[in-house]
Amino acid sequence: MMKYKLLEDPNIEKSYDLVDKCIRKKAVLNIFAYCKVLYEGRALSQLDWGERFIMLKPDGSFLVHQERKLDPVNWQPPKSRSRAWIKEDKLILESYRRSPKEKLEVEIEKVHFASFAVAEDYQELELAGYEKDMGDMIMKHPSMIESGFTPTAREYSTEHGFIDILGKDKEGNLMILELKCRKAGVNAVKQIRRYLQDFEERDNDYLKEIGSEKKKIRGLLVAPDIGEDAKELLDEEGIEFKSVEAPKKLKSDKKITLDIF
Amino acid sequence: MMKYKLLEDPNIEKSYDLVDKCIRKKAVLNIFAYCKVLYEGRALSQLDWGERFIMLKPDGSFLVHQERKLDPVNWQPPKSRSRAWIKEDKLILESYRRSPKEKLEVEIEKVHFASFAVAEDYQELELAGYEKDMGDMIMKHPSMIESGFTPTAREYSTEHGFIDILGKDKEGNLMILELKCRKAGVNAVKQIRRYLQDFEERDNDYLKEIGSEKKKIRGLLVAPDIGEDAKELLDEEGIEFKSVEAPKKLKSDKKITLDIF
DNA sequence: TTATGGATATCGACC
DNA sequence: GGTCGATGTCCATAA
Repeated sequence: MMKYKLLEDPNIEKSYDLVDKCIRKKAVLNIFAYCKVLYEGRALSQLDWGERFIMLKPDGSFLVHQERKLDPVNWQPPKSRSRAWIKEDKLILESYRRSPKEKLEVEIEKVHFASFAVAEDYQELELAGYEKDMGDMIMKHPSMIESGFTPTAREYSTEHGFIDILGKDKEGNLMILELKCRKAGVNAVKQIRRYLQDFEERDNDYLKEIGSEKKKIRGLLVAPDIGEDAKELLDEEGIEFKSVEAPKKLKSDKKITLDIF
Repeated sequence: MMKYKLLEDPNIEKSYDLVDKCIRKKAVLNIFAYCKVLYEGRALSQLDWGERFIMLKPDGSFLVHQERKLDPVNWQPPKSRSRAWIKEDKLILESYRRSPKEKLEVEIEKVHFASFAVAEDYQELELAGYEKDMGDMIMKHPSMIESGFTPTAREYSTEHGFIDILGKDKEGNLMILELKCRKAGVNAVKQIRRYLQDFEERDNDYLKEIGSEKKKIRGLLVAPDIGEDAKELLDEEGIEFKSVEAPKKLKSDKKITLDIF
């Protein structure tokens, strides 16, 4: 089976043939073209004539990139349905999505180059260093928080959201931990403050559940760093802070030798 | 000046020359290659050998796309600094960011095809149908909320955030409006509940300011639709709901003829 | 299918 | 440079 095919300066008909083949053969289409883009769905948008990079993936993902920005200027998510046709000597690409109802239409006047490609790729990204990893690490090694700390619940539901980790210190005081995998802002502190209110005002069920005598309730923000404003509010509210980095370790043993900054 | 250049099945040195030229000339680089990707920064990731699509933009944006998904599997945002070199017969692409400190490294063993392109594009996206448009519309035509409604402030600051629109109904009762440009969830209702608490408990300054006699305070959620759970909570809390679509109209007079679904 | 919350979120506005 | 909020957020996960 053909892995790829390149077209340079193709006419509209040749371009259409390639696009059609990409859609039928589940290949990735890449086009550099002079085009105009319309979108209607959750919002409405228009991008007037100009040269852009278009990518259409076999899962239905559709991207239109301009020369700047990381994000595509227009797009459709996976599972969108693509069609193509020629209308008045222009190549039309359409991507349609059922729910929510959305449509993207690209009108192409000139294709500078286009490619058909089938990628052999059996790998998935391995990623480490986010909030879940941090929670895993703390549940596994609670003493890193402080000597005698014992987690009792994870993702504990309250009226104002989920508490990342609940636990007791060595004195038996209830501890409410809020985790942030990067620098914590003032919102993280407010979050803890709400949880504290929940427990202090009305939430005594859990205290009984864990046999707590309700000696004290400690709020603890766990993050690699904390912002200036957040620090102030934290001190005001008597909430504590513990500096912890999210663990940046991949599951596999493969060595990463990139840390020579 | 050259608009574009295409290479098919280039060797590593030819590939390097093209990449280098793209970086120097501020062109867009597109590559289809067999590669491996490492990332270290806010998190840590590794993507083992496979065929992917790489795009490098003149603003420093760096994207690595697999065959599936809308989002790139690895990336760097604009203003990242790119470099390239050959090492042990492999082409290395590196993208470095200062703050936060982040590095992306792509090791390329085989380039199937690559392109250099300079896009002529003087257009910006026109977009309509989001929250700001909705606010504009309501401030301009307050009666669409209800007969006699008078907005008195926009983006009114409270301890728990900004109230989208404050106003009075024809009886002089204070109204708190929360706008959502799409289906409102339970969080939108909770948001209003917090604002209501702010006013009922301690925020009398504004009431004096607008000369309100504090007859009643009405919370009103304005959105095109509302979720099941949100509806329940809303009824419980005595908050009201008004169905309003965000205005989908572009500023320019250009006609959009896409609405023939 | 819908609801919920995290993300290497990105991006723009404001300070 | 930060801080904050919106996004056509996307995305995985759970219900």
